[in-house]
Amino acid sequence: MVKVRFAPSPTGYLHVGGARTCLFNWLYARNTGCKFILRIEDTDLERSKKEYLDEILESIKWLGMEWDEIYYQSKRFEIYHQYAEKLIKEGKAYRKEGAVFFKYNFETIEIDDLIRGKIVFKELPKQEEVIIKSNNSPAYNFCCVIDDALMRVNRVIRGEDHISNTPKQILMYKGLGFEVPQFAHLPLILSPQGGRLSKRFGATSIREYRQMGYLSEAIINYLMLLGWSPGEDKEILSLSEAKNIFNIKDVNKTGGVFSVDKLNWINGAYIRTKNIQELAKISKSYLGEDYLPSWVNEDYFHKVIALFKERIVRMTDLADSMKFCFYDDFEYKEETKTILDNDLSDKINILIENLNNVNNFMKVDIEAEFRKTAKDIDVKVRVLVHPTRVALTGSKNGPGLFETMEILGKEKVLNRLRRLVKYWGGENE
RNA sequence: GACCCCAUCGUCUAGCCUGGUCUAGGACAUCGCCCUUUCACGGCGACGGCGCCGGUUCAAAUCCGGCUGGGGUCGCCA
Repeated sequence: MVKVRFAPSPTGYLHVGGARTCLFNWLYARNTGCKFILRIEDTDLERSKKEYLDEILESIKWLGMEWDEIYYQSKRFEIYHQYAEKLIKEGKAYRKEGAVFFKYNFETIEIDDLIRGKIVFKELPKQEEVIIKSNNSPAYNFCCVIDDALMRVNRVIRGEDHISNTPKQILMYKGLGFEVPQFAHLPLILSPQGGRLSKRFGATSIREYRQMGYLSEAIINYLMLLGWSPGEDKEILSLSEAKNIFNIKDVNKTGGVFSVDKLNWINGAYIRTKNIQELAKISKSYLGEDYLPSWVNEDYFHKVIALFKERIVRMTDLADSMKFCFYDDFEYKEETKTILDNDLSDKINILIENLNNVNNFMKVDIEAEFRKTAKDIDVKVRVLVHPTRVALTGSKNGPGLFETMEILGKEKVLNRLRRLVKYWGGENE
């Protein structure tokens, strides 16, 4: 039985690096049919916080991954102490300065990494390693080895930053009489400046990405493309598609720079493939309780979402851009100044009159009347289009004008056009 | 500094293992053009890369060595 694990420490939130390590473990497990366990490395009682733990578990689930077993190291201190005693009795460890040290002899260590092939350490900087700290809590490398052995984790898939821990751990496996697992060290995710992700760039928690309007499918899709490629020039693929073709041997050795641009593109792509019901549902969680006026019904809301589906990158873009669909009191944006400077009251008044005569206020009829009006007063359609859009939306750009008009309805359209005429008349603002 | 990892367009990558089919393919970004009432979507196109030196070979992005460059680790943190 093969087992893999993801072992986060609840001393911080789950960020993209951790999420990617979790993802590759999950993909490996679901591809090979082995067990995927979650082990919470909370031996640092001081720094471990429930708040972080909650976020980690919530984010993993939100991203669409599920685990088969979960363990907490803080509940296993007794086990680690027993093994420390055993090593002391065998003369492989000793007490010093209130702590317990594991000692080892110089030895060339060879790792046969699933991703990198052979890694050879000819020497190690130290000849001993703390396994029980003087405050009596067990140390990382020790717990890690004991747990992986006891939990029968025989494929250790983790970040490249752990390569230098590996020889020490191998020595411990041997000292403890355990079988050494196979290792796979994943490349790191780098910031655009090179080097690690920082608080300033990218070391953002998954929860924050969610709050920024990213869809879980998009984050997962982006992360799997960082260091792995499904081949056949495929870019957009789901977790379940990926799990069918994932192979740890295809993972790259090179660190990858995290690109917000590409994440944005993928996010937009997923938004475009969502159906309206789904999108409407998701969007509500970004809007806040009091965003929608009470008169808005499902049908209207869905129509509005459909209007913006093609043009948003993140879910958070929605609130601002669709505001004019729910409220009348918007202001004309600064960007519309050049359009507003051109007083077309006479022409717009004719348009108002003509539109008022449209009985069936549907896109096709509106457009026909609109074009006819332009022709009658001998102007290009765009001459009327731009100010009309400003009148209806307050912006220079937005969704198709005629569908927007249909959705807003005759009354709102006419009122807003009249408001613009008043503005030109100097009665407003 | 010591130990270790890595090296294809600005970025993510395909190709490398099993040298020739690679005048190196795709995607993001950028820039054009088209579609069009604007924006977006979509379509088309452009720009742009095998870090360097040497070796092996009839032939090297692909194999070997060195150099350079980038990264990681060196906590009684995990």
